[in-house]
Amino acid sequence: MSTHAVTKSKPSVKARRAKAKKQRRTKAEQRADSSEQILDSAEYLFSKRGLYGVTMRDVAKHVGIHETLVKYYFQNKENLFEAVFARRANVTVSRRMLALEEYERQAGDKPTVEGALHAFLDTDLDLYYYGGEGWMNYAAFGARASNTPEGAAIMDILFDPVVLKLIGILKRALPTHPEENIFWGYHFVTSALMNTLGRTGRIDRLSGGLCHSDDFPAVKKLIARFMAGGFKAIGR
Amino acid sequence: MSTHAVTKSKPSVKARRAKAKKQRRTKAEQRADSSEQILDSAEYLFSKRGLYGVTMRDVAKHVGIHETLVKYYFQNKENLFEAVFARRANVTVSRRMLALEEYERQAGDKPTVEGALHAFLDTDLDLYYYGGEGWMNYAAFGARASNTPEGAAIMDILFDPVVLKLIGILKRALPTHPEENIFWGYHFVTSALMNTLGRTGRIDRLSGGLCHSDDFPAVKKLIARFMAGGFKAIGR
DNA sequence: ATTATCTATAGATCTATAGATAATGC
DNA sequence: ATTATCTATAGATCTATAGATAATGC
Repeated sequence: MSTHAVTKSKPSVKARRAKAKKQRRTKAEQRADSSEQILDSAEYLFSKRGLYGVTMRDVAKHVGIHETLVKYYFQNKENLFEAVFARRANVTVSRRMLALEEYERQAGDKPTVEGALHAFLDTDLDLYYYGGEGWMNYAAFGARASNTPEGAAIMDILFDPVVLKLIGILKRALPTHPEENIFWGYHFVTSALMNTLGRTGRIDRLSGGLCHSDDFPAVKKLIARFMAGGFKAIGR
Repeated sequence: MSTHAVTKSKPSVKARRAKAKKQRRTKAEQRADSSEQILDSAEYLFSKRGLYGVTMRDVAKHVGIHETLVKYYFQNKENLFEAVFARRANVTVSRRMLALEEYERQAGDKPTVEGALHAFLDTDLDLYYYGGEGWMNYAAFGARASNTPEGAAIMDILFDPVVLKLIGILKRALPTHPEENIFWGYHFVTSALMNTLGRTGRIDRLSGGLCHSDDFPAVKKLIARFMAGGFKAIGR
């Protein structure tokens, strides 16, 4: 801006960018690519600092693109937040839905709480744990959002189908349980799942290093069994 | 500022303030009072929008004092946040500590998981539910903070003593359980408690109005029993 | 011709600081 | 004399918008 020397250095930046990114991509590809990169960075940043702790500018910087592009693609921050939430929601919902349906078929008219919970919980824990860094970020993102008013409202829309499917099976597995108890039981289950996905490190410090926040396999070994035991204990 | 008419109206504001607030208070009283009011408003606002969703100015406006006073009393936002956390922490910790000690005495050498959990959980739920609006706000404040890195780190410092006390009793009640399982069990317990304290309204909508987020008595009737059933199920 | 990306800039908001005013404290 | 409260203001940061530039698309 100040000297023409600076101005002259610009082409090289653009050349780099062209070499690194373009290589004969269609506009549709470019758009998809930029959009995904923005979502990846937003997911990561929101997982660390929540909706209000991240600015559009933060996201742009993290991606390495110009500030105004984030707005160009997502209009405003709430929109971006919802887009992050929605992007992976279908995958987890349909995976769990399939697992529950598969379990129903296999269990016939004798579904158990533990069986249903294994299908519901293990499937999800595996997805996050073995799905790569992005999925791990999404887990923390969702967990952090889950106990905020804004986040919970979005979860209603995105996750209710699979949750109601689970609850349907639980009701058949526990026909004499009061209905409220089943809902409260689910409330305890999802609390444990969400707090696990959050990986705050608190359990690591509390246990003196015996347990690790990011050891989802360890949680997977216990959570369905634990929760099934819980449901068993609240029959009236 | 612009006309002297505006300037002249000032005394009446001050007169109102003087009438409403002062009435012969010492400076120490004034300081304590302002400080408490700021903490009350910050607690409420942080519970709704988290650390990053609230500005010092928001807090000042909510209290109805001048913007700079919040900084005058608490220096910066992180400090204010920690002060909110700390203000009520001792009350809940010492109440639960007493309840656990009382339970230990009464149970002698045969403590049960459910007994310990009743002491730990019911005591706290009662405090929030019957302690008035401020305590209910604190509950939501702590819940929201609990699955963030910043919040979890503060909870380590404030709540570890009573948590470790509980875990000590659980270990004695479950001498053959692997130690990790007890820590993971506690992780599930605190998840359920925190998510309950958050009162996001999700369970209300999910259950079609059958359950209510702010119905802590309903949770109290189930949570200790549920969790005790869970511990029982993860003996190996 | 359309659209992905960038430049420049205005306005709003937030934090931080220096210093004034008006109480309480001895 | 000390301190609670307020005034005024500077600088940083964030959002929002208009419009330029440089690609891809027919």
